[in-house]
Amino acid sequence: MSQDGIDLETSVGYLLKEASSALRAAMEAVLRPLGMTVTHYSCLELLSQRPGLSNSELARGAFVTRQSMNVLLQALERDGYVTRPVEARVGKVLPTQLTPRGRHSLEKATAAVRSVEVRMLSGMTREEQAAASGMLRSIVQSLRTTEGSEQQG
Amino acid sequence: MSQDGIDLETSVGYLLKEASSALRAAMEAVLRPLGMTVTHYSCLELLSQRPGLSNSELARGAFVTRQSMNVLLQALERDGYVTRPVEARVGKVLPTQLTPRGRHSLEKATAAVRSVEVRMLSGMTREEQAAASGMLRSIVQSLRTTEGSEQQG
DNA sequence: TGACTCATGTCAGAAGTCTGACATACGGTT
DNA sequence: AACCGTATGTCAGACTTCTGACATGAGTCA
Repeated sequence: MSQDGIDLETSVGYLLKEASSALRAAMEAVLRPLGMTVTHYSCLELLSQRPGLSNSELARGAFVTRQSMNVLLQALERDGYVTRPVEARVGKVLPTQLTPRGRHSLEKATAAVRSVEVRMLSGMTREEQAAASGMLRSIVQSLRTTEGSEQQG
Repeated sequence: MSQDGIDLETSVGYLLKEASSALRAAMEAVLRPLGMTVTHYSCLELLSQRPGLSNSELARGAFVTRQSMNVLLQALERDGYVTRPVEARVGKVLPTQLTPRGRHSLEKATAAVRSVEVRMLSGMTREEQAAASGMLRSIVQSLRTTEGSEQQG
């Protein structure tokens, strides 16, 4: 019991959560004046870079369930930010597109979010940023391996 | 429009969210069989390492609002995992303590979470882990600076 | 062709978290 | 002492996200 708990001050997991929480809070702060949430923005940004993504693909990209993304997409469609075909051309997949209004709304949000990212990286050199990316990728990779397979049986 | 959006594949912010999401999912997977959520566990772990924390302090430590933590604490108190004095000795602060039952429940959870953290760090050397900690701390520091002060006016 | 598996879109209900608001208590200032 | 800004605990309502469930369609295999 010398090391009974996970030392929160040193734990990479805790620091990861702290950093992610700080980033989310900062994004919320700059997106709120634009009437946009983080998931809302993530969805639009994904559609901007990869037009035609389906509901499920957007959900995976924004790290929410497809049910949650569905709720959001219906609201975005209702408000005219995105469009989806009424019927699927193949299977059940409904490719989503950004409307001009959605694109316009995204512009300001992207600028705001970029300012946050710039601030976040302000104290790091290019090399450190590259190292950070590699490290985060490594973490994702490690966690994906045998993900829950021991528990899910 | 050559760099109109934030390239999600390269963005440190996106990778940070992805890593944090993967960590959370992995933690949820191992905590679910124990009937425990991540916030639930965080609260207990915080109390184990720093007995007597108040509701607001626990909220900050678990990265939720004090209202959310209050809801959780009431449930934990009702179920006998923690105790709080009925009246504050000084101010309104109610120092929270882990009960034996809470401590016992935490033991299994800590082991489960530690296995996740071990898996997360499996591909990294000690030096890389230290570098990761430093980098995450740097990010938190940068984001805290002038946090929302431009927007909150 | 038929059965099976997998992925998708969607609905409904439950759970967690958030914002807004209020009363209370401390600390420093006047 | 009186005031003011800050922090805390708490209640209430709303929002977001989740889990559970169902039907549909593609792909595989016998």
